[in-house]
Amino acid sequence: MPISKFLCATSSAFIAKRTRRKEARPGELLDAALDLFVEKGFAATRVEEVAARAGVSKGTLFLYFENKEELLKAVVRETISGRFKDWNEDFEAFEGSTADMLSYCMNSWWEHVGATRASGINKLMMCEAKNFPEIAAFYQQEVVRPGQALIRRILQRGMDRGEFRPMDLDYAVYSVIAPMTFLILAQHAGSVCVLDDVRLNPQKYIALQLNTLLHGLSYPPAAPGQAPLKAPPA
Amino acid sequence: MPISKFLCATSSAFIAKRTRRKEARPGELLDAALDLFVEKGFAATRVEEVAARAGVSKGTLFLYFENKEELLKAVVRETISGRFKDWNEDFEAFEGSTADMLSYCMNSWWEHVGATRASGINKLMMCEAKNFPEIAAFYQQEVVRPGQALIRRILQRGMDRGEFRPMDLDYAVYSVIAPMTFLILAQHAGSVCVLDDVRLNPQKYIALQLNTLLHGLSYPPAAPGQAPLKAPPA
Amino acid sequence: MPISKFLCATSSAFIAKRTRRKEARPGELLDAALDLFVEKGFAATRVEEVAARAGVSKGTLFLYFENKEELLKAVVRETISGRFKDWNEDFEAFEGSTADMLSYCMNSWWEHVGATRASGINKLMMCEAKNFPEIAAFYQQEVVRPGQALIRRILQRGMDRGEFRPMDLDYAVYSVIAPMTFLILAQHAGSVCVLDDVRLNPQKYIALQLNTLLHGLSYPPAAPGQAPLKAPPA
Amino acid sequence: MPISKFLCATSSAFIAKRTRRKEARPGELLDAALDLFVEKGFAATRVEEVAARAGVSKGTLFLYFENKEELLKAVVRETISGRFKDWNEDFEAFEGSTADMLSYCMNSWWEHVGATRASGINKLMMCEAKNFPEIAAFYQQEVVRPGQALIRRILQRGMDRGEFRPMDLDYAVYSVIAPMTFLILAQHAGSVCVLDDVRLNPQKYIALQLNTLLHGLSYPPAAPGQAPLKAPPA
DNA sequence: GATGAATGAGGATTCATTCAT
DNA sequence: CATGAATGAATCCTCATTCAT
Repeated sequence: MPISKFLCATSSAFIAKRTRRKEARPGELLDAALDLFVEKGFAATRVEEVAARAGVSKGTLFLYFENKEELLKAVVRETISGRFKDWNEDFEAFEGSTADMLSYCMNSWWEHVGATRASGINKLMMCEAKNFPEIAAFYQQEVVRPGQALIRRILQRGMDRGEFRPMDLDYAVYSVIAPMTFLILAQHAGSVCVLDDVRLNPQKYIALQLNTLLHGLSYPPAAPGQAPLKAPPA
Repeated sequence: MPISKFLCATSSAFIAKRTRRKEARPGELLDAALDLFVEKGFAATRVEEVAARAGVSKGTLFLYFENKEELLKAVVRETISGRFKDWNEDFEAFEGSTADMLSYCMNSWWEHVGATRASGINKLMMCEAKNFPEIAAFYQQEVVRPGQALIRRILQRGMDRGEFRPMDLDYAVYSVIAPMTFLILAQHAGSVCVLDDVRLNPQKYIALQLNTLLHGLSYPPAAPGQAPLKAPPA
Repeated sequence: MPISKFLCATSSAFIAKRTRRKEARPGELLDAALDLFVEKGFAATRVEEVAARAGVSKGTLFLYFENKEELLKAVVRETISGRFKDWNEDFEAFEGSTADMLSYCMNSWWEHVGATRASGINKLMMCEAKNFPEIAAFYQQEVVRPGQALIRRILQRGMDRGEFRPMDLDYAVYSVIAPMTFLILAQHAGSVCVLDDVRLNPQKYIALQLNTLLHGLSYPPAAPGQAPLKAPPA
Repeated sequence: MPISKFLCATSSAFIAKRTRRKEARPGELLDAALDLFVEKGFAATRVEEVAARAGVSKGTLFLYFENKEELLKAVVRETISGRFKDWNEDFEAFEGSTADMLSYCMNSWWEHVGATRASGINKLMMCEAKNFPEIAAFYQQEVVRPGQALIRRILQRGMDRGEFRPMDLDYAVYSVIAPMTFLILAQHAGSVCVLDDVRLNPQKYIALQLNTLLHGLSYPPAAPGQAPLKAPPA
């Protein structure tokens, strides 16, 4: 499916006009569809809107996608595919503390997923999972499962190297996933997650969540015969 | 435990001012609507389905709600109203460690919100926020803001009493909110959040998240002149 | 399916207006659909036209028929069903010559089928057979097969009683069917079958076809030792 | 046999006045269109299908035919034109009995029309007559009228020569036309005309219909003072 | 109040037709 | 000439909403 290669073509690149159109169409339509599906939901998005945003007519959309649902599938498929393949390899070679590794992971995720339009897919899938179980299953296979696997490997490494306490990985993964998921929702659901009067800085958010994640909110218990680290109550 | 009475407050109890008899019907409609809106989204839910699930005819629904959007507003309004007003007071009197307080808060939330149909509202709002900004604003005012305020007070208490490290509350609240939000999504979006082959136990999830939240993943640094607590690498 | 009982209700009977509507709807729609499908063909008929001719709106049609194709099926089913059941019995008791029987059969057919709107079904089926094989199969089972069976019984009776020459019934049936089929087509396809300047009288047509069918175009051969019946060439 | 050359006349031979090269294409399109119009009806046939079957692109079709309706007109015009002009002359010279002449006529028709793709035109016209009255009128002028004229001349010859009984030609023509029309319909509407479990042999069909047509189903009446020809009832 | 038949605006989809290449 | 991408009017069908009973 040659569609993927056009996905990156942003609308900012204007070439000939007609020469380029045929080849760019599917990508432009997928871009438009992703935006609108994320913004308004699948059912509330009209195909004509998608077409209009991609700068084509209603009929053109159906030249490339059999129907609205196939368009959704294509959006998910194209936005997702092949994301984790190289990412895993990226972590094979990592040297340094596992805390750094986790930090690198979260920041890199933000850069390559969270801050891009791909982040919308996560929100979209959460909203539409019940309506499109097959797509949700595909998403689990392609994104959730490899994502969790990657995080488990990092946490396992931390335990293996004596950096992290022992933990139940089935649950611990969510300590990493939940804040990232929330960050995406904060972007896409806005005022339902964060207060309108406090702007959230993603980098700072990630740094602080990571810090809490690693060291906890509480002061560590005092070692025997030591004065506690914690400050005395005011 | 006075919290429960507000959390369980069904819509019939809330609008008790009017005739109780004819208000039984709207309650059933709101219940049905909440379930379906959460399951399928607002646009994909047909009012006829809502009516059918409530055991009445399509026409009857419009006797109580001007239109579909008003039904949504009513669902949100009735399901959340008055939740947090008194919850705050509940915590005024709390004695004991702030860690216990946080634990009590999260478990109580689970019992009275997370595990009930009310939990769907959160998911619903996240999905529909963009389409219904006024409702989202209302939700922020009624739920997000008091919820965050409550959590901030707890965290502040921890700092004040020397139990918690200093922290930026604007960001720290999300360390508590994110895992709870994720738990709700895991319930309602299923396979998009959690693996189909690993069943999540909510109580265990909360306990483990809380533990990590309080103490972090890492071993605490060794006090000077002390052997580190952490286990030696295998 | 109670539809059939309304089928006979012609639009000439106007009662209450709203009281009667609900019950009469399907019948009126089937009437309108039959007319239009016969006149314009299935594909060229718009459901809105059907609805309009039945005096209702587009949406109402879909209250009674799942979609356009189901409407067609219903038209065929309702117009056809149970036509041959009693007809067969009608012929059990017949006394008199088989020629008379055939005459009675053809004239009765004209009266009860050919001259009624039911005749359109035949034309409709011929045009749409290829597009709707299942309906065509149903039609064959319900109309063609019992119709042929009836005619075969008559012809067989003629042979059994020594009135008719021996014949191959598999082919002889068409000597009866073809002229009747043609009469229907002449009605519905007009100028493609008959000349615009010659009006065809159905009764006369049937009488003359029957006469030729029974006695042939030719003069019978002269009995030995007899002068031939045929007239000498002019 | 000079008849055949007119009946086989493909469209390329007919419009030989223009350049033969570029007219090869329209011929293929007309062939494809005829097949599809007959099979599915005019409205249900997509021009793209026609083009595809002719091995050209959709656009090419519109190079040769202004629109879909003009294509239909051309199909009818090209397939039938000039058929009967010379057929009539062919029969001028015929010597032999009129029964033989009729037999020759029907068999020749089968060979050159009924058994060819041209036969579909009849079915097509019957289905679409109401939607395209001008084309139907053209068809009447070009096919129905000369066809009937030919048959009338044959029947008239039979009467003139004392072979056939006196008859009303306005009706008698249909004794010849109806079985032929039915044969075409049996080909094109299949199960709506003939039973699926009885295969019809066209030659046999024509022979038997002709026999019945000439001599009738009944035994001829006994000449006075003669034993009747008919067999005694069993 | 309650019903459910009826409505018709709205949205998905098709397909004849155009036109730049 | 030929193509096939693009168009948008036309059509099927849905569903929120109305309203007579």
